[in-house]
Amino acid sequence: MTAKFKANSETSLSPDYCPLELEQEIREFWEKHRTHQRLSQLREKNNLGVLGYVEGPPTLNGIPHVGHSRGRVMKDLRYRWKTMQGYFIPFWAGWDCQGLPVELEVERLLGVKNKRELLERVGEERFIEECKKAIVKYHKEWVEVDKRLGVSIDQEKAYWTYFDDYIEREWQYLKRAWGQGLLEEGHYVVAYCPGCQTSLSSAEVGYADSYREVEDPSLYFKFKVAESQNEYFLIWTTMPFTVATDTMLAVNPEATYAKVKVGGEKWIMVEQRVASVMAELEVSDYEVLETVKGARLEGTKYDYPLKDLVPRLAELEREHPLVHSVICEDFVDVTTATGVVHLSPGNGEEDFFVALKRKVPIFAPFDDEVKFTSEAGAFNGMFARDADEKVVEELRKRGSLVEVKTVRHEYPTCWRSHHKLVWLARKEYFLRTDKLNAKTLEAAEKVTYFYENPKNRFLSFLKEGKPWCISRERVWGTPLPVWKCEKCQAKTIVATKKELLEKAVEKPAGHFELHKPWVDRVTLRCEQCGGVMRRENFVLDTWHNSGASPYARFTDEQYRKYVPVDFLTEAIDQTRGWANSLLLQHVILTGKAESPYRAFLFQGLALDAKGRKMSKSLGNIVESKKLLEKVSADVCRFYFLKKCSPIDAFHFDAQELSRRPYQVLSTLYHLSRFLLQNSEFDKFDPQKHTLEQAEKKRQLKPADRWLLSKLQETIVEYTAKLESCEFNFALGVLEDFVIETLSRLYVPMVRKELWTDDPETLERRLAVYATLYYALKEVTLLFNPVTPFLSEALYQKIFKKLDPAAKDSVNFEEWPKPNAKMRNKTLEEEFATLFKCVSLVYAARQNAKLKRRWPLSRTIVVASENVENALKTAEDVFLEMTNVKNVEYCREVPREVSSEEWVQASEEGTHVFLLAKRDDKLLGEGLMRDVARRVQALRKELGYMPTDVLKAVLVAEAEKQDVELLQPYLKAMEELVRAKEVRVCKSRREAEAEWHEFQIDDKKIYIAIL
RNA sequence: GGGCCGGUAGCUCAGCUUGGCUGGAGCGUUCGGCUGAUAACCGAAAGGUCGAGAGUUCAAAUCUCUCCCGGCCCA
Repeated sequence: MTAKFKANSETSLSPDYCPLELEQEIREFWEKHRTHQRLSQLREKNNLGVLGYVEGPPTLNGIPHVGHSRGRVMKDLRYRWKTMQGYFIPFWAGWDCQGLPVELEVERLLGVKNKRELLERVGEERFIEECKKAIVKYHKEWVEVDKRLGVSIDQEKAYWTYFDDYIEREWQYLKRAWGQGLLEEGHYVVAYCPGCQTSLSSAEVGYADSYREVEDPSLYFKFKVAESQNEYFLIWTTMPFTVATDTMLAVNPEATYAKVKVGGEKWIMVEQRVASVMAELEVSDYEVLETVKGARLEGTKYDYPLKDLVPRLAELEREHPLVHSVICEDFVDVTTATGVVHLSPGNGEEDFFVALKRKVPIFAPFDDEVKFTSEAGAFNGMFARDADEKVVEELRKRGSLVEVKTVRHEYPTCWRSHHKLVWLARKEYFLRTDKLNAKTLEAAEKVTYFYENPKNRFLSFLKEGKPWCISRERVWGTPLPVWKCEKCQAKTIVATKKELLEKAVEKPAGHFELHKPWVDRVTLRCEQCGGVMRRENFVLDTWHNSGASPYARFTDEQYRKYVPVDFLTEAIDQTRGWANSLLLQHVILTGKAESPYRAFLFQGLALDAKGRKMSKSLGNIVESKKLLEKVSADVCRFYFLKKCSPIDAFHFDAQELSRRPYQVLSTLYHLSRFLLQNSEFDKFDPQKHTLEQAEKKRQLKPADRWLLSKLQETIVEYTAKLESCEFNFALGVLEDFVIETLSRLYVPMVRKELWTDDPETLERRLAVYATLYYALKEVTLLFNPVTPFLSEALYQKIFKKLDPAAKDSVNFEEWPKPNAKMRNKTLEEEFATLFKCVSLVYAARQNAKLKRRWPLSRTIVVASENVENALKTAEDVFLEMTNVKNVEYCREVPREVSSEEWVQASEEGTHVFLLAKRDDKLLGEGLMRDVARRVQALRKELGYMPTDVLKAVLVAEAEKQDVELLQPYLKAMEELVRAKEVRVCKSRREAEAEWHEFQIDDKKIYIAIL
C-alpha cells in the first residue's frame, strides 16, 4: 500500500474549482497589497520602454453592459501582457462626462420634456449640478464593474472631460485651429424637432424606432423651362414647403430623359419612369417626343413661379448664375418619381453640400422656431410645415400644380415626441477639416489596424473629408471660447481661464467655472471698436471634448512622452467617433501628418444571442454587474476573447459560459492541484529540483521532452497571435495545450510513475514534477492577461507555496520566452505518429469488443521504418497507453495474423494487429480491473475521497471460475482501489454489509465497502 | 437608397488570401468505451443542396456576376 495521500494533503485549493469565491479572495489580496499600484511604480522606474496609452473614455450616461466589458477586457489584456514583457504603460482611466447623451439622461431623470422646458423650469445652473450628480452615480457603477472584471486600469489617475483644466487644454486645439484659419462660422443642415424645439444629433435621428410610417402630401408640380413656350420639368415632392426655398433642380447625368407630349405641353422627366408616372397621374394620352441625356440638361434655366411671393429668391437669381437652373448629380435616383429633383439647400443635407460645392448661396429664411422669417416674403411668420397648404394653393393659382394626393411612407420622426423632423440650415461653427484631408489620410494610412475590413471602412470614411460641425445648441458641454462684438461683429478666441479673467470687463463674483452659465456672464471689450463682446452661445460637440484627450489629459511633459500612443482599441462605431476626432484634432494641433495612435483595433459590436443589437426597447441588454454577480470574471474574460475574432459581431449567450470556457479553466485548475498534491508529498523543491538537475541525473524521458517542446511552440504561437490581435486564435493555442497536450496526453503518460512512494524512483518523480512545474507555471503566466484571478490564485497557492522565493504577485513575473534548446520538432512528429498508432489500437480493440482495461499480450505494427523508430522512442508509453504487454514490428504483413485470433486496424500504410486471444492470466487481470472499476465508482458514489483508505472491499457471488481467475490479482487490486484488504465471498450472507449489485458482461456480482 | 460585413452540421465558429483528395473543430444528441486531477476524456453514428442562381475552370465552400436574407454604418 502506497503511503501517498495517506492523509488529505492540506492545500488551500478546494477540491472543486469555485471561481467566484477564489476571485473575491484575489480581489482582496490585490487591494491589500496594492499590487497594481506597485507594479505600475516598478515599471515606471524600470522598464524596457514606454508605450503610451490614453483611455477612450466611456460616457457616464449609463451602466456598463457586456459589450463595454469585452472592450475593457481587450484593453486590460494588452496592458497586463505588455507590462509582463517589461514595458511601462500609463494605463489610466478616463471618463466622458459631457454632451447630449448625458443631458438627455438627466432630462429623463428630471422628468423634463425638452430643452425649452428645461431652461424655464430647471435653469442652467441647477441643470449642470444635476449632470455632475448623474456622472458620479454612473462612475461608481463603472468602477465597480472594472474591479469585478479585474480591469487593472488606474482609477486614481482618471481624467474627467468636464474639469476646468481639461477644458482649458481642449481649448488649445481650437486656438491652434483658429490660428490656422480652420475655425469658421457657417451654415449647417441639422435635423430639428418642431415639437421639442431643439435640433437633434445624427445619432438621435438614427435611433431604432425613429422611423415611423407617416402621411404626407404627394405633390407633382412643374417648372417652366425659361424662354420656352410650353416645356416644363415635372417634379415630385412630399415636402411642399421646401418649394418656398427652392434653389436648383438636379438630374442624373447618365440617365436618359424624355420630353413627353401631354396636351399642348412637353414635360421633361426620366424616360424609364414615364409609363408609371403617367399611369399615376391618370394621363393616358401622351407621347414621348424625343429623349436626351441628363448631362445635356445641365445649365438649363427655369422660371421659378413663386418669385413674387419670395422676392429674395429673385435677388439670388441675379446674384448667382446657378440659382434656378439645372445641375447634374450622380446621386439623383431615377428609379422613383420623375428623376428630376428640386433642391433646397436650406432644407436638406445633400442639397446643402451640392450648393456648398458650387458656392451657391444657402437660402435658409427660418428663425429658432422654424418659422419663416421676413426674408421669405409672403411666408413670413409661418411655421415651415404649415406652409405646405399655402405652397400648393399658390402653385395651383399659377398653373404649376399637376396633382396633389397623400402618401404614406417611412419618415424620420423625433424619438421623444414623434413629430416629423425637418431639416434646416442653421448658423454653426466648423472646423475646416476638409482642408486637412490629405494630411489626415496620410496619417491614417500609417496606422496599424490589424484587420483589413475595419481599416478600409475607416479610410473610406475619412476620404469623405467633410467639414466638422463642432457647435451644439446645448448646455452641458465645453463652451465654445469665441466672443463676438455686438457692434462690429469682430470675433476673438480666449483659450485659458487666466486670460479670460484678465480680459473680462467685470470680474465674475462668487463661483466661477468654465461652463454655462458662468462663462456666458463674462463680457469682453472689443479691441476694434470698443463695443461689448459676448460669447457665441454654443457648446462643443462632445466628440471634440473626448477627442482632445491625448493633449488634455496629460501635462506637457507627459504628452511629449506618451503621444502618439502605442495601441488603442474601441468598438467599430468609433470609426466616425473617437478614432476620427482624435486623428483630426491631432493633425490640427501638430500641423503634421501624424496620428495620435500607432495602432487601433476596432472591435465588432456586442449583440444578443440571436444576433440582435442590444437595446433598451428590446430589453435584451446584458448588464455586466448583474452578470458578474453570478458568473466568474475569468470565465467571462476567456469567453469574450475566445468566442470569435475581435472584429466580428459578438453574439453573447450566457449559456455558453458554463461550457467550454469553464471546462478549460477548470482543467487548468485541477492540473495544478494535481501537481501540488503529488509534489508536496515528495517534498519537491523547485529551487533544488530543477529541469537542469533532472537532465544531469538522466531522469528526463521522451514524454517530458515532448511536453517541453510543445510548450515552446505554444509560447511562440500564442505570443504571435496576441501581437496580431487574433485573441480567439491565441486562446485556441493555449486551450489546445492545456486540454490536449497536458490533460489528455502528458498526464496519463506519467500518472502511473507518480502513483507510488517507492524511494528508488523518487528522482524520476522529481523530474516529472520539475517538468510539470515549469510547464504549468509558464501556462499560468500565459493565462494571466486573460484570466488574472485564476493565474494569481495558482501562483500564490502553488508556485509561491512550493517556491517561497517567487515574486509577490504573478503580475511581477516576466512574460515567458521560448527556449529554442527545448524545441524538438522531430520528437513532436514521432509522438504524433505514436498517438496515431495508439488510436489504431483502440480502433482494433473496438472492432473486437476488447475493452481498453483488458490487457493483451501482443501487438504487431506493420509500417515503415519511420513509424517503427517513432514508436521505439517511447515504447513504454505506447505499451502503457494501449495496455498491451509486447509490441513487434514488421515491414510486411506476417502470415500468422491471418488467423482469426488476430484483429486489425489500418490507416495510411500503417497496419496494427492485436492478438485477441487471452490466457487465464490476462483474463484474470482484465477481470480484476473490471471489478476495480466498479469499486471506484462505488467509492465515488458513497462519497469517499480519493485519498481515503478503505478497511476492506468485499466481492460476492462471482462465478467459481471467475473467482479463480481473480485470486492471483487481489493484492494488485488492493493497491488500485486503496483498500487494506480485498476479500472474495461466496455469498452475501457471509458478511453483514451494504451490498451493491453490479453487472460485468451480463454477469451479476455484488460489492460492499467496509 | 448607398457603403461595408456576414450567411458553412441542431448551436457557436474554422476553412476562402494562393481553387485540388472523402468540407473540419467545439458544444449538443444517440450508442459504446475509459476514468479517482478534471464539470474531463476516447471511439462510433446521426446530422451539410457550404444562402440561391449563373459564369470562369479539367476541377468552385474558395474566383467573377446577379439576386435573397441578416447585421452595422450612412442617407
